[in-house]
Formats: sequence, C-alpha cells, structure tokens
Amino acid sequence: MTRSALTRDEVLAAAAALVKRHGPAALTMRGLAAELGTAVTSIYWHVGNRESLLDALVERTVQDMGAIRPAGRTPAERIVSVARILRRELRERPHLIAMVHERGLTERMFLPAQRALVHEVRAAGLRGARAADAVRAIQFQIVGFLLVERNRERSPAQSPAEGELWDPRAAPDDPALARALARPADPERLFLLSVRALAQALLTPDAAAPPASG
Amino acid sequence: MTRSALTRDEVLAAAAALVKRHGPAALTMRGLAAELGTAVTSIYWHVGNRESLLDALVERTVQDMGAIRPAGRTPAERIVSVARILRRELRERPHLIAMVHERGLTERMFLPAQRALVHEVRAAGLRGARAADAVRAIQFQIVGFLLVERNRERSPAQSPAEGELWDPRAAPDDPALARALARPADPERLFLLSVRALAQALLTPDAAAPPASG
DNA sequence: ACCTGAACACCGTTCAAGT
DNA sequence: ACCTGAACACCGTTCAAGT
Repeated sequence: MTRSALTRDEVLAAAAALVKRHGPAALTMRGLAAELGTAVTSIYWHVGNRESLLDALVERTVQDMGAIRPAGRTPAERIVSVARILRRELRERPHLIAMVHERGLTERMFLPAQRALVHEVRAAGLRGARAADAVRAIQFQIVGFLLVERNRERSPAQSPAEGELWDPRAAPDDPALARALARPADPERLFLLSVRALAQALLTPDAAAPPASG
Repeated sequence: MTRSALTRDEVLAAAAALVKRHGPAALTMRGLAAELGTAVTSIYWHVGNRESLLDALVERTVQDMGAIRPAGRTPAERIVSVARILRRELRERPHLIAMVHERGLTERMFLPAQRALVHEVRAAGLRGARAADAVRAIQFQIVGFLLVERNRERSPAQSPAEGELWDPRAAPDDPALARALARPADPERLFLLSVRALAQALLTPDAAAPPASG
C-alpha cells in the first residue's frame, strides 16, 4: 500500500481542498499529512513550512481568478461592474479575502482590477495624481467593503443583535428610518449603492467643490 | 511571597497590557498566568476561557473610547469629522479593530458613531430608508477603510512592492499617474478624500440620478 | 532526492485535589 | 470561594536516520 511519490502540487491541491471546505484554521500540517497519507515531515520537505504553504495557496488561487472584463456604457458603470466582478469572484472563494489580506497580498490580488480602474478613470477624464487618488479610493472602498461583509456573515450573530441594538429613540420622528436600521442590511444592494455613489463623486469634474448642503 | 487574591479585573488589566504591547496573538493563557504569578488554571476560574477573556477585553476597550462629538458647519463636514474621530480613536488602540471585527462586535463598537451619522444624515434632509442606506454606506466605508489601512501597516512589505508591481505601461501617456501609483498611498489623505466624496454623493438630492459622465 | 519517527517546545482546556 | 499541579489532546518545527 505504498503511495506514489508525493509532489508539491499534490500537497497544494490537498491544502486548497481543506481550506475550501473548512477554512484556513482547519489547515493543520498534521491534518494535511493524514489527508495525504504521508508523514508530517514530508510536507515540510515539499513546501517549507506552514507560512509558505499558505503563501503558495494564495498565489495559486489568485491566479485562478478570472480576468476583469468591465461592462457598461459609461466609465462609472464600468467601474461598478469591476466592483461587481471582484465581489463575485471573491464570494466564490470565501476564505480567500481574509487570507490574502492577512498575508499582505492585497496589492497583488488587486493588480488586474487596478489596471481596469485606471483605464476607466482616465476614460472619465481624470489625469495624474487626481486619477491615482480616485483609483485608490475605489480600490480601498471595494476591499474594505468585502472585508466587512465577509466578516459579518462569518459571525452573523452580532451581540447584541442589530435590531435590539438600535434604539428607536435616536430617530423618534422617523419610524421608517428606525425600521430600516433595525432590519439586517442587504449587502449586495449596499455595495453597489456605495461604489456607485463614490465613483460618481470622484468622477465629476467639480469634486473639489465644497459639499452640497449647509 | 504569596500574592494577594487574584481578581477578574486584575486578569483583564494584565491581558489588556499584553495585547497592547504585542497584539492578541501574544496573549496566551500560560503567558498571562506567568505575568500574574499564578497558575494557568486560576485564570480559567476568573474569566472562563480565552474566548470570553477576549470578549471582555473588547467590551472594556470599546467602553474606554471617547464620545463622538462631531464638529463642522455642514452635515457633510460633520460626517467627515465623525470619520476622523473614529480613525483617531482606533489608531490609538491598534489591535482593537481586528479584534472587534473578528468577534463580530463591529455593530456594538459603532453604535455611538451610528447615532451621530443618523443625526447628520437627517440634518442634510434625508429620511427613511434612504437615510438608513446613507448611514450604512458611510459606516461600511469607514470600518472597511480602517481594516484595510490597519492591515497595510501590519504587513508593510507588500510582495511584490507597490512600486515594482505597478507597470508603467498600463498608463503610457500619463507619467504623473504612473508615478503617483508607484508612490505609497497617504492613508489619512485618502481616507478623508474618500469619506468626503461618498458623503457628498449620498447627501446630494439627486443621488438617484445617472452618473455624470458618458 | 525524498521520506520517516522521535522529540522539542509550545498551545487551550479539564479535572480531581487541595485550602 | 479560590487556587493548584497533573494530564489530555492538540499544535508547528527540527533533526538524525533511513532508502
């Protein structure tokens, strides 16, 4: 019953499967060895240690992600579509966001999206430092939102729950507002709404102007 | 050399100090016991287990945070000031954001800020579900940004570095843009710029209108 | 070149026993 | 009521030894 020679790819595949099923915390060197039917120490020979195993895993998954093909008639619409694509890609790999983020590989993962954003921002007429700011603001917005959203569903039982938490007295004369805040948020809607609003503000020529009301 | 009776508060204080100095990962039950000069098991008697110890720690730190007193002439300005206050408070407690986030206590921590945002959004004339959306979008934006920013400084060595990563060929006719993206981002500037842009877009009456350009 | 078991230095947690 | 040491079931990693 000797197994065929263990390869690095085999180790990575098994590790990826483990992470996919039960998350990064479930990926233990010993558990992985058991899964593969080898001694723990063999894994070390192939991948170095747990850290570099995770690094390799992230790199592999990032490369698996599809290309960014923005759709829409206007730059703003296409920026929203970039956001939507990223959200979908990342939601198909639920554990990836946190892993990428923890390893400081967010830049790496966002490179294709950044290219697309640069293109759209320039199509909207922005140039130089102002264009770079817009790209980064949108980039941070997308990653940030996905991190928050991901975390919310990982620990859905907020304590105290959002409903109990929200004190209607804070908006006594606006029951609709109180009700809306007591309801759980619809993340997809909120995501698109946020990106759209930010993109709109960043792309309008008078973004440097003072805020509208007051 | 018998120590005086151990109290729950004493345990929490020592744990808080440990986390403050070296982060949550450095908080081990055994290390904490050593710090306190007691047996590991005594700690269990006082705080249950590591999970509830962390919970108590978070709750304590959140309560330590100052009140939110928005400043500024317009609702938009005051929203930005809320964001700025939160950022400062959280940067004074570098390990808190991640801990709160991991424990699903973000709602709890953001309650005072949410109240302030509700007030400002209503002052800008928004009502009902639309006001709730605006509050939540801004809230997500702030938390998300702070998570991303915090992570960036925890692992400053992005691999590959931002500079190397950025391929100038992606913006061949805009060297200023390429240079700006090759430089590290100024997080504070980007943060304020982002919140300002989002708030502006959400507060303007015609936010439902189609994007400006195209 | 690749694999192995034994060992080291850690974890969090439980439990029976002390005072 | 509070504290203790011993023990259990885990970790990641190293190392000398095998083939």
